[in-house]
Amino acid sequence: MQDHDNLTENDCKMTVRIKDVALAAGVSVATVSRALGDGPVSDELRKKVEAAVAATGYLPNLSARRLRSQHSHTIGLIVSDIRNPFFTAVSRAVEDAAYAVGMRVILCNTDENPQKEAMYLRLMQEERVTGVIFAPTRATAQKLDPQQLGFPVVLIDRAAPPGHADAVVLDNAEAASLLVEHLLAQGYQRIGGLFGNTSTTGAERYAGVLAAMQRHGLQAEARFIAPTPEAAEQAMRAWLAEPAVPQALIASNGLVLLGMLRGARAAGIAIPQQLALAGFDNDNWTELAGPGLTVIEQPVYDIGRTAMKMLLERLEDPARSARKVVLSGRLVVRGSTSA
Amino acid sequence: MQDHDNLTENDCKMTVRIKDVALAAGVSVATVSRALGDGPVSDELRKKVEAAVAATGYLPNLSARRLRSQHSHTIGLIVSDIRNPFFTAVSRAVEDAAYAVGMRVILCNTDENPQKEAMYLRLMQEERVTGVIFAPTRATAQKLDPQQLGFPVVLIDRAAPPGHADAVVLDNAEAASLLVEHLLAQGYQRIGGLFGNTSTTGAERYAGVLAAMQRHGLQAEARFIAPTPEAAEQAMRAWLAEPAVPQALIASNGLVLLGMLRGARAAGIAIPQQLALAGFDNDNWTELAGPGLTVIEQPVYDIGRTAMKMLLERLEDPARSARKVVLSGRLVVRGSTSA
DNA sequence: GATGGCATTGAAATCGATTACACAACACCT
DNA sequence: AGGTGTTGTGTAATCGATTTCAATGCCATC
Repeated sequence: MQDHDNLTENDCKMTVRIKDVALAAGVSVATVSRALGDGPVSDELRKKVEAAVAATGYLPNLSARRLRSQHSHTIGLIVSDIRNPFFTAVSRAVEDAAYAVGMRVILCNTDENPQKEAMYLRLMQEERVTGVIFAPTRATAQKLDPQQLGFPVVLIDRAAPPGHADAVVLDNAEAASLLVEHLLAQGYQRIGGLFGNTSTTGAERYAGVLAAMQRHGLQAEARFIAPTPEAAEQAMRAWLAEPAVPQALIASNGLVLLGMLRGARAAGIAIPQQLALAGFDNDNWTELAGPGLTVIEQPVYDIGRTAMKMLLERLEDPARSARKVVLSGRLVVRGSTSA
Repeated sequence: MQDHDNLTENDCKMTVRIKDVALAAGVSVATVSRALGDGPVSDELRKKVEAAVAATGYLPNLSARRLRSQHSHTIGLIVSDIRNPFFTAVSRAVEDAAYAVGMRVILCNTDENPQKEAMYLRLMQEERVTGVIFAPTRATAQKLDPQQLGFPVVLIDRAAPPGHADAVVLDNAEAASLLVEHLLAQGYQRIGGLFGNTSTTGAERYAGVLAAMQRHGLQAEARFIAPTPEAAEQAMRAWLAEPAVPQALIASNGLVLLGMLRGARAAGIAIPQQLALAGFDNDNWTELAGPGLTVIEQPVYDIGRTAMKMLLERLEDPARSARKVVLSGRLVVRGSTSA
């Protein structure tokens, strides 16, 4: 209840409120609010307000602004693990695009854990976020209902059942086909791979491999694992210890590829002499490891930027039907697949 | 939830406010608030409130909560670029620790740009964040005054003038010394390196190299560049085209090391036969590139976790004097430095 | 000179929560 | 029996902004 007449110095200790700016400028709080926003204010008063803001060192309280205006100017980015270089790159693109339109980004790591996914989705609701960009596990993608959540969702990397939500994905079948055709052209016939078992992505890439092989009357041997370097390395070691190993192996993403290469090294297998190796994600290291690894390069930055663009478009027109943007991967041929 | 009647009735379109919960439970809003928090509420009413929360599908509005309680439960993490694997790993640790104590993280990329740093620091003030973990450029570290900002700051990777702010850093001189001693033990005498020119880290690592060399009566040749793979590759190519190239080169961080390796490859230089190469940051790929790269491994996850811990301690005791936690790097010897 | 826009402005309501304060009910002391 | 806490509860104030609504002054028009 006590008045604070100490306008002596700027930020002694009290935080400056809009009321203080109004007092200093000799106008009403409404006018200050309008001058700071885009309301109709005369040039004269606008100048006064700007001077008062500078003099008092006023910084708006975003919580108050959000509460009253009902605009959080915040989006959520929910991925499995930011340390996956794919998501790292995507996140950078999303944040660039978000900050460019005055939005903040809340980043969440789910570790492919449906419980964490549910928890973070609820958090997003409590934050009253403007929208969410989300790479869900298969389990969550299935039961996801954007209508129920209260904010638009754009899926990345992994898609939901058609028509349910906007999505930006790679043409996984096409990309897998590119890889397989390349391997076949190099003379490899017996082809297999390790695929992630938590997302739809692993399944789609396997399906692409299978389809391409079948077009040539061949079969593919696939194994499904947790999409981590550790699981991939272990599976690779086990596989390489068996009698009949394929001539060429495919990794369903960058982390799996990393683990597979480690496993091959540990087993003393020479690449490509004893085994050809290829995979997804043109991470920095794939160019430099061994003879260079043949990979499918995803337009990572583009995926993030496009996801953000779709989110903004969805906000403009909430009613339009769900869209799926399918981007193409690029085959980068390196030494790991030269017979 | 198989109760269709309730579903259609309840969360049709209106957002549920605490007032609605109070109405549904037949208690006052204060009691609802206390039941959700840790206030004194009888078991009977607490049960009623919980039932009403479940029935109405109430989700608290965090903006309102933050405004009133004056606790944002949010911390800022300001780094140069999340795509730098060092910061990626740190960010994951920070977020794990933050969410574990019920705090959210706002991530900002500054691209080593002092203007962006200033902009994001102001944003943090407007968000009324609880605290900030910050990897500043040298320019900003110099003029940083945590008192003025209004929230505690913990610096990572790079330190400010002593006593100004809490910090978690690597013992750069010790680590650089480890590298140099190792190279000398391998018989290399003419040693040089590429160091980042924006942070104090590059300078400290150079100083460490210089000091170690001087202890053996030797000199070191250093060049300072923008800490990006592109700049490093270009500088490397230029250097390798000159007549007298050192026998061993050191990179001041993982990105620079990546660029240097690319430059060496482009110039057709064999490692370690024609040139030894070593650096900082035990990124995934360093183990797999060429003969394996000798590096200083930083305790990346530990750095992030410690930074968060220091921030929480500082919040408990704002008055205590600034602390600097110095962690040690570990030398990982690989093929790139075997003479 | 009265009337009707139009552009500004301020007072007050409002966003949705937490919390200070008052008060009732009840056990525990002298 | 009469203070004295202690607990649990409701009412109302409050956080700091935006936004509604009414009022003002000014100018052109009739």
